[in-house]
Amino acid sequence: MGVTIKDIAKRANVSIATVSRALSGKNKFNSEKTIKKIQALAKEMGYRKNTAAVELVTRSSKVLAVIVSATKTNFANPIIDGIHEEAYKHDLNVIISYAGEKEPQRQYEAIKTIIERSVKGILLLALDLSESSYKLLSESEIPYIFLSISNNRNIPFIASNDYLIGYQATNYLIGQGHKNIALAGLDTNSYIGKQRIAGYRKALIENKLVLRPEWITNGLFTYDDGLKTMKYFGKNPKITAVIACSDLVGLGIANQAVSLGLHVPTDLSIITIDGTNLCNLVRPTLTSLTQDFHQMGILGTKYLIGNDKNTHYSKFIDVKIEKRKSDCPLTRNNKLS
Amino acid sequence: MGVTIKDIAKRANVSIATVSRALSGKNKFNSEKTIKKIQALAKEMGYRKNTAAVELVTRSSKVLAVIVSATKTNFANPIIDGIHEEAYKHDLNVIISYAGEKEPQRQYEAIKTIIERSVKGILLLALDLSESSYKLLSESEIPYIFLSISNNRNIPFIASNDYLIGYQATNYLIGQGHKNIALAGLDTNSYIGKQRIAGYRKALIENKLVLRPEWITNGLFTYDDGLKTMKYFGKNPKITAVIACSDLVGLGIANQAVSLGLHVPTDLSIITIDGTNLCNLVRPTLTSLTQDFHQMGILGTKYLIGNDKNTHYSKFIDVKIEKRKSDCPLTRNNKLS
DNA sequence: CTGAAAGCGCTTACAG
DNA sequence: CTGAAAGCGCTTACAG
Repeated sequence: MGVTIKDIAKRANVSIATVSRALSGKNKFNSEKTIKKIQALAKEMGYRKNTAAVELVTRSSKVLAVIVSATKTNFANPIIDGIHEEAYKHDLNVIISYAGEKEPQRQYEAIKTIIERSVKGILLLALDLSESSYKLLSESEIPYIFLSISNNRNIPFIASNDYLIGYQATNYLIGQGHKNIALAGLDTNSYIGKQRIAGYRKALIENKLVLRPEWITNGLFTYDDGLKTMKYFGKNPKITAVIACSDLVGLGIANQAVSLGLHVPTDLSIITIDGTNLCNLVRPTLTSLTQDFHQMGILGTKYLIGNDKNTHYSKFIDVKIEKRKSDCPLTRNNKLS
Repeated sequence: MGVTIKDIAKRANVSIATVSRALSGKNKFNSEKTIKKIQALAKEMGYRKNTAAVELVTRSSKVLAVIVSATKTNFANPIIDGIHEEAYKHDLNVIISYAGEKEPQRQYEAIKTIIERSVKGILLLALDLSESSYKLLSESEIPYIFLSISNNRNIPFIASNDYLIGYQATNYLIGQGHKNIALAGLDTNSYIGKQRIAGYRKALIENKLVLRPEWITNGLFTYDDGLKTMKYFGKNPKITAVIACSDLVGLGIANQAVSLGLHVPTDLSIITIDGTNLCNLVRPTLTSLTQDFHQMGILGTKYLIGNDKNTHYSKFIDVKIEKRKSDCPLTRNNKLS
């Protein structure tokens, strides 16, 4: 086996307590000379701390757990980047587990495994937890927070306000003169979906426009949902603008629209929700209602670090509209207006 | 604190040894009745295993560590997916640490932290290790493997053969009739870069074409490198085809080419190296020399699981050309031919 | 089939 | 400033 503090203690002619102190920086009790000697010895002997032992005795660890829905979201990355960035500042490690959003069993296992370690906190990304998984989580006494998905159940989260997202995106297009506005690719049964629809409806009503259920297309925020949506709308869509509920949905719509012979934006304006880097990479670039995913990661991590376990903290993060090239004001040129 | 096996033992009127056995499935020694009783009790009392204690006593753990270069590669995801997929099958957890490729200090720390846990193995993604970091790693006695970057130093890896990549991509374009072929956006000082250049050169020479150093553009495989490359080639490029050393480079080149008024592929053919999903999403879709990143993750994980610590195993994974819409045979239409 | 006991490597009051 | 000792929660020969 490896070198232990016992080995070092023997060589240094001190007790293991002294070695432990010297090596973990609790130096107010040790003489500088001893410390130097021990540290040199540790290095020379190739000592490596046994984290398991430390965790066992201190009953805490320096790791943060992230549970991601296996459903590929292309915004998980900026969130995880934010988490890593903040975790690194505080000398914390990050464990990442995948849990299928639609696999309650795997979800449960993922949480269970995490809980069996004394992690400092748990970040749940884009995850819609089953009742039993949530119970397990909340009974663990480990602080946790949901990222990117809000709720109305007094469960801590950091997310965008999806009601506002629906509302602002719709208003933006209305402001461009559009009246026939679709809402595409969202999971209409999810909390997010319902909130966005509510905001969409509100904006329509305020502007005396009618919500047409057939202009809301159900989906799971995927590229294929975008393609399907546009195939369904067809080459002579009554709609002149669409709110895509993810960048991928927006891209699918744009690509399919072009395939159908439509021009984006003059025939069809698109605004996508999310605003990941993909929007800048494709042509035309996609106007987006941008969420600050990186910030979600940072704030979520900060919350867990400073968490006192009893404060149920939830926060909406501001979104902003980034104008790019996939939308334009409604003109005579639009197919139907 | 939480419930321990001691608490369960007391309630069940058995020894902690029995509880330990019953709970960890070493049941060949226990009576079924006792086992059932203990398991029921554990559940009822909300028992959760203390992983730190288990790791300490068994001197092993169920975690696999992944160290990723912080430099954003868009192929890290399929690799990590592959790792998770395989790890899940074997009931293993995955820790992910970021380490800057150009930050030796952070790299070193990342490895050190990982080594202080008794992880089952270490996967290094797209990482070019400094000498001291590598020393630390190799002295740890923990099995490790490099993914996506090969070497000629007897260090285990799973990667594509970059020499062949350069060779095949060049030959493919030559087969399309191109003679003025650029190689763009690669780190010419890296092992990967050198290998690709060597393959490129070889293909050119075999076809009696001259390698022009000014047609190789240096970079770090980024989108901006693609933009820059194309700005440098200008609107009347002598070259008629380019090998982009990543999908992002290829996309940058394509977008910039279009901005310059060139048509892709008739004015400029592009083949990109990597073949991530991005190639399917953009217009025109990008013909690619596709690497099987997912497979790298799976094979790397398998290797670590079955590893006997002494076998230095390295493997090249097959690549394939996926024809899409960003290239075409050289014709009179090409600006210069 | 089950229990007593040793021990994994470390930290931390406590005593000096 | 330093050491002896207890203990973190578990596993596993060993003995019965």
